[in-house]
Amino acid sequence: MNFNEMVYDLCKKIPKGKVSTYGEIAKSMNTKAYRAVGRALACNPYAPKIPCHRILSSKGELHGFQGKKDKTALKAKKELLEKEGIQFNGDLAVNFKNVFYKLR
DNA sequence: CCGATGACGCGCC
DNA sequence: GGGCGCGCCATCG
Repeated sequence: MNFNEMVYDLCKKIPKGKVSTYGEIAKSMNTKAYRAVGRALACNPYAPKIPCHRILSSKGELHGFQGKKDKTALKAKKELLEKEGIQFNGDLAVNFKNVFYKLR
């Protein structure tokens, strides 16, 4: 079980309509490698298999998607989340607190 | 082995 | 509130 394997596993644990943060993922793994988490997701080889789009920043904002920060990708990510019942105000999740899934 | 980088986070200005 | 810098850990060159 490598680092990214754990990250992916945690992503899969996030129920539909909920989101989480890089920090929480790191905490769940009992580590502070926030960046390593993001890196793992950026390399996400399990594209649709892993709901990496449910991972937002600590403030509930969209950051990247498919390994890039293009607003196009972010838009797709946003659409995806909205389809799951998560509303967005720009790149910020409006009901972030409500949809936030606390791991661990 | 060392240096640089990254889908981050947080404190400070 | 926006912008800047430093710190975090893991991976890559």
